[in-house]
Amino acid sequence: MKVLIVEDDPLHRSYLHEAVNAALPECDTIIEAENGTAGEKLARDHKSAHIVMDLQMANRNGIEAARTIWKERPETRILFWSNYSDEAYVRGVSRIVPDGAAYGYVLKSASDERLKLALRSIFIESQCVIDREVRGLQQKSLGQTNGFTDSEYEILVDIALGLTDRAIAKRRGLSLRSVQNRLQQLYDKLDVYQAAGDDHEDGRFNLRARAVTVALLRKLLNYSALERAEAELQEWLDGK
Amino acid sequence: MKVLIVEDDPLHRSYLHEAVNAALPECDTIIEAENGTAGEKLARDHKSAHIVMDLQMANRNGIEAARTIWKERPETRILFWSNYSDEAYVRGVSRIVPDGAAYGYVLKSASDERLKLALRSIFIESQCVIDREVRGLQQKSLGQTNGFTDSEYEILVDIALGLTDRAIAKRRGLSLRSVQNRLQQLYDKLDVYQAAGDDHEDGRFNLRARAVTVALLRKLLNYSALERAEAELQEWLDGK
DNA sequence: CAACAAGCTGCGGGTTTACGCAAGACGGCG
DNA sequence: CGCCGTCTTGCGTAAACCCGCAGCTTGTTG
Repeated sequence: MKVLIVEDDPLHRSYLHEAVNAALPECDTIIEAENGTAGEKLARDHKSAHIVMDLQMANRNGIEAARTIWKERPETRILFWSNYSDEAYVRGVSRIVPDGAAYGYVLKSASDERLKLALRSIFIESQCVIDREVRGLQQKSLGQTNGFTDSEYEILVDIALGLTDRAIAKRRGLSLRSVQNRLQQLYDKLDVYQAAGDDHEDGRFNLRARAVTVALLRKLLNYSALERAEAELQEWLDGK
Repeated sequence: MKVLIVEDDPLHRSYLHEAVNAALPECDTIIEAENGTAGEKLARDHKSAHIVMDLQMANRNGIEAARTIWKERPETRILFWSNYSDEAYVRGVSRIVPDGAAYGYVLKSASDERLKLALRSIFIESQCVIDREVRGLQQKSLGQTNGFTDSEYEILVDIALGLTDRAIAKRRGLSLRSVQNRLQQLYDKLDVYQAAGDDHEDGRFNLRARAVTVALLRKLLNYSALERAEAELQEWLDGK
């Protein structure tokens, strides 16, 4: 059995190395990559079916890498080992995991024990292991209670990218007014109206810009999500 | 000699512990904190004059912590040890370092040697040690070439927070038109006009929102900077 | 099938943005 | 002192944005 580790931080990488050795005696080879690009290449070359990787990496982040790896080989088992449980990451991962694939999401703050257990569950038992905290977010994000619809999330991304209403309408195949409807819905859910009725005109916000910041502060968006969205946008722009 | 380590990642913390031990035989006590708040408290209680800390921490980030520590005791020597050299961080640090204070900024990607050298230089020789890469940014940011003026940066933050032109004018004591002037200047420097003249009205951007994203993508802003700015904003709002 | 909720769309209008134009204000500098 | 560049401000306009109102299309449910 072969395990591929994709992680940028050398200390974390060697920690993972040890953890894999300790948890999986049946593992005879460990290979390592220090960024997403290298990870993809190694995964392809070694046809590796067992990967543990970080989400936040400078060169090419874990979500991107996982997406292409899974595209080529959906049965690959991937354990994401991340510092954060931002809704943006959770949503990003959920979006790309193939049907029935075994994967895991464990926070770096978890104990050694937990990590090792997750390694065995996923790689040996083909069972999904999602950190409790992450699962909470997932539920919230899928169920509609206090969570965001896909269409709301979509429009959030669009304004975050800086598109005009018209551009969004064109991109998503909607009318101008519908786009604006969704925006209102979004503003509502993000509760961006704060401090509006204060006096008369004192501290009014620019809703559009405010929404983006609030989303960032709430970790609904993060750098990596923006980066991905920007890439998709450029693609769309090129394809006219 | 006593050294305080403030760092949230346990692996990095113990690595630092070892590095300090190896580099500074004259150090007899090492204390550790795992977030900014605890770091501030320990610094105060122990009157520690030698600190090495991370910038990105969940609870209270390094810049906040450093600011209050330096406020109480400007002669404290602080070595920032960070994963990133985002312009937002560099600018944030530059903004708070007291006149003539000895401090350092070393990236986590630096070699053991470099870290140890920096520890000695700062704590023993009271000499500033700034990572080459970081220094580059500093220069660019201070010199005006391709860099951003303080007033440009200021307005960038204001629109990122989602303030209206009017609100910004009130906050900064300017006329509406001046605010808009600065915005134009900002849009110019960020080069937000891309894809405007394309066909006729195809892919136009909402400049205000686009500017924020471009700034984020270029690391001119980051989560921590937004967080700080938001706190300042709330303060201002409360003080009517 | 009727009834109802949810989403899309057009119309209309009040506000905010983006920005050209031009008249001061201030600070160097020869 | 007069010239010049930078910064500020007011006026005015076209576009974009926010949003209430109301007519339509769907899918759901009793």
